[in-house]
Amino acid sequence: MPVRKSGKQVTIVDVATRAGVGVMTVSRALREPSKVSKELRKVIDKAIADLNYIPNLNARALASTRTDNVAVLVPSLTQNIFSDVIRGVYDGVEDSALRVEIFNTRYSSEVEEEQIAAILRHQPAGIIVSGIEQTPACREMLERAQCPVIQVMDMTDAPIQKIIGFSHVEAGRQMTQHLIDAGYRKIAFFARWLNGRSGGRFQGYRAALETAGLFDPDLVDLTEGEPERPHGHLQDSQQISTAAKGRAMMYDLLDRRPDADAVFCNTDVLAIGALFACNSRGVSVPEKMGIAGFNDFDYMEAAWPPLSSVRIPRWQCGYDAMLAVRRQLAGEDFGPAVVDLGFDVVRRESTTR
Amino acid sequence: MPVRKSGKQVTIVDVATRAGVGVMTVSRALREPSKVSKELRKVIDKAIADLNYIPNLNARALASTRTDNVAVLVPSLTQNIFSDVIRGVYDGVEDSALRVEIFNTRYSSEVEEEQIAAILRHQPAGIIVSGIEQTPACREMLERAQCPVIQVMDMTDAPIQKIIGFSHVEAGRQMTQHLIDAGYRKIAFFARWLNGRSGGRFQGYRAALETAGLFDPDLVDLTEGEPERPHGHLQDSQQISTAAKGRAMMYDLLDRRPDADAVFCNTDVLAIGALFACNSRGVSVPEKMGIAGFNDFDYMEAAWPPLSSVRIPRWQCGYDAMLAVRRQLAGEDFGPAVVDLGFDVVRRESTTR
DNA sequence: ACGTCGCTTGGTAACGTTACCATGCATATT
DNA sequence: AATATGCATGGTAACGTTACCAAGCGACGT
Repeated sequence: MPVRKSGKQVTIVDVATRAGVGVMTVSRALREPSKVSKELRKVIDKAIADLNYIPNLNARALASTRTDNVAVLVPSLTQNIFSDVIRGVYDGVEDSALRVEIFNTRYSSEVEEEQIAAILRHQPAGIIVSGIEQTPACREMLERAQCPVIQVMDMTDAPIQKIIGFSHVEAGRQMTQHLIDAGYRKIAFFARWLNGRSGGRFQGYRAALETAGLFDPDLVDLTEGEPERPHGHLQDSQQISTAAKGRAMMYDLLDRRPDADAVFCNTDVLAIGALFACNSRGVSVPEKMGIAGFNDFDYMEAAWPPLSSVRIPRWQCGYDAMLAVRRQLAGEDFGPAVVDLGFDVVRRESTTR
Repeated sequence: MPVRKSGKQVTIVDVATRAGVGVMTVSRALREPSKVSKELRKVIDKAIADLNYIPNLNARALASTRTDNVAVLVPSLTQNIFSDVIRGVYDGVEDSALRVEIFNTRYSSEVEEEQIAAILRHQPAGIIVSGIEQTPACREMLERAQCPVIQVMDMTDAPIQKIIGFSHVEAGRQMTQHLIDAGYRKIAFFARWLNGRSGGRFQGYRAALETAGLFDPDLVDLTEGEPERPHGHLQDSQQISTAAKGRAMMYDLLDRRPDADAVFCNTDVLAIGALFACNSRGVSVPEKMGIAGFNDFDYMEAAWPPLSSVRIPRWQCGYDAMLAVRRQLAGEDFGPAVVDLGFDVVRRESTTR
């Protein structure tokens, strides 16, 4: 089993020697084949194949003072929200020479700071970062960055360079308004914990209810403010929203406040858990209990009854962010600094009575 | 908005000049602070802060002919299976200087090939790759790689260097045997499509039923052999298993084969969809229809009734793989080439009658 | 016949860091 | 007293590539 450094690497010089050409010609044949004559290209390709030459991208990056890596920072990979953003990013990078690098900050500012520092040391072609909650140090690093920086999945007037997203406050407000319009009056709120984005949804929920004179803090279940982070191990799927948690929250609500008639869950998976709790207790949805989620994953429509949710432009955020990176790298205008993609309140049976 | 190359970069030479020391001392202060005297360290740190120096990792990688990047290739990010593997990898990398790079092959061999080639050009510290289905070209590249290569989440006698996983065939067999033991006789199989791993589960299912003399090909619903890949866009969450698909498959089964009494779903999310279908048709689970899934995500236990599934060591695969990489890099023995972590058949109400 | 243009090709100096070896100096060993 | 040892420090040559400029050469216009 080879471990390291088994002799010299095959370099571009070896290829050039074997092909009987200069190194620059090989270099060009690799990157701009159109600038090399057909015959030489053939000879060079053969030499490359014979020697099993692998270009060293570290050397290339050093010599050309840039790389083809676009870094994408997301707070979680176990929540499909950001998986879809990433999918958009990958779809957006196709037919370009760029490469995508995913970084998982795990909802930790310290980790995010370290990662951004490490990314910058690699001279990335672009950076796509989730949300607007960067620490001052992160923000400073990103402002100083010599490459396109796109924020996604949130909204602000003052992006670092450009933001593509939507307003969580407004999304929370509109879904809550839908519940009010549907005739619900004692509307609870379930969340595992609040960060900038989920906190925005809560703000919107609260604002809508206060306007209607219906806000009741006792109906808000945030479990604990911030998730515990047991020694060493950071945020993981056991600590964030789970169906089991949603079920437990609904059991608790049914016990504590039998008068509650609806719940706005901060996440779809909590809503699914709440639905199962109602199923097992024989509480009819939507008659006795309205249930709404957030994200509109595919299982919301498939559930019985189908669950209302807020559809957000996850894929589009990733896709548009990557296109913006590409446009700026190409020297084209990359459009307005603030792009609000909006969202859809999807009304289904679970909130229709 | 800065675009590129705004003047010279701050280099280690600038720092050395400013601190009044040699470049090597700065280099050492950065990587092995213990080998530099306290006083100089202080002066150097100040110079670094003053100049806002950012070490160029591309240059470092070139000079030292290695990097600290461990590449992790997974076929999907929208399926939590691999998210958990990745979480294990991240937990395993803590307290080391290594960095994790995630690559999404999207179930495409061509993409995987390109990515492996690109990864090797960067001289990674290690590679963790999902499954054993690499193309011959991939396999050759990985065998030639000058770094630890760990395969995870499957099983074979002939790993590239080392494999950490479990047997999908055996898992499929045991869950099917559990259904037989529970008294079910007409056991259907739902899958969206079959790859090496899901195909293994199907093999196990078939073997168990054939042994019991119960196999009925008409009860197997594989939708279509391979998912379509519409122009340009690769595999995405809309094409793989979804709850809506599981629901549709169950509706179809109930219509076509009213005598079917159980289903083994290749994925938990299909099982959830099947459950919703039964809910909406008033088919009682587990009495009229047993339902089992695969993966044992948290919502299986939270469902009503709780759904049986196969718990697989997702996190452990990632964690152990990263530890194996670290051990080999440290020059320690990295244990047996084949590590079978096993799995658990989790029996819940949905298959208990 | 002579310059000029466009195209292909190649020599060489960066790029910013680390590996390797050398030096100087204080302390320990004989 | 002479020599060996250990530690902190620094000079310089790689590392493998690309940027920059120069040169060769046929074709074309005057």
